[in-house]
Amino acid sequence: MPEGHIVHRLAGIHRDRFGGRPVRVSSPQGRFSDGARLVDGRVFTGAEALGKHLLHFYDNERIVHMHLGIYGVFREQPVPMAPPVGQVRMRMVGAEYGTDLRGPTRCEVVDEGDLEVLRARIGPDPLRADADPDRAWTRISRSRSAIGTLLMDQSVISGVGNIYRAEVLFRQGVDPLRAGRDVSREEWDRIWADLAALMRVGVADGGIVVVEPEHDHGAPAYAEGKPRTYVYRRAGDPCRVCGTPVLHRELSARNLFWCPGCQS
DNA sequence: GATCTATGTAGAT
DNA sequence: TCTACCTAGATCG
Repeated sequence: MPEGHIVHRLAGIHRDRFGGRPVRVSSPQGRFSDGARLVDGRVFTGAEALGKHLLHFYDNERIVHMHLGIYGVFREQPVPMAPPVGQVRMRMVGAEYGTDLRGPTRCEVVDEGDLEVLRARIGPDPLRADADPDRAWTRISRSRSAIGTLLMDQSVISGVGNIYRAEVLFRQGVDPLRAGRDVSREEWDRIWADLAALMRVGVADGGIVVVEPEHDHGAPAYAEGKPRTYVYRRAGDPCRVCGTPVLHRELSARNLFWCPGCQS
């Protein structure tokens, strides 16, 4: 269940597992059979994440474009792989490892031209070195929409999901319902920098942990239940910083959480 | 074991 | 605004 950090992590894993060698690609479920045929047996030349989009490059200029949506998941195993069970959209088999992709919202073969369209359509990704935060600022500083909505809009900024949205606004003290044009340039710079830092931790850890040590009230280590979020899914619980009950409402059909004491 | 819920998006209505 | 996608962790009993 991925935000951008998981997709960047997957790109790295796939480069390690499959890079520079031929890969067998198939679609046991059948829904990706035509696409799989276009890249089956070709050399895997690289993997990249663009926001929440995952791209696999092959040596015949073909690119597999995937989006995991809310259900999508990769599961790998050493070769020889066990026979596929259930709805496996794409199976990749490399020299030492193979992986099964299930439940993606998108899995298709595209070309470089299609990628240009995608790059133009999505906003800057805080996890990418080539990201330009000014592109997002241009949209935000002119928008009457809530900053909480804008951070989830992949055409404004890409890779941020519901948890990072809630947590970064808490950490920076910004009310998610405030209009984008009422966010100052300084606040935006802090939001962007914090997102980049938090999401890099997420890539390294494979999970979202944003609570500073001084706010976990001596809770045991991460594996034993140390708190990972300040406000996400904590409706009604006391804020870890000021004790005010955390609020919850739906915004654009998504769950929004914030602390009215710390965010204004 | 059954049921509920969700870190997302596209396309239909 | 609704539905498809069809997984998996949390919660219920």
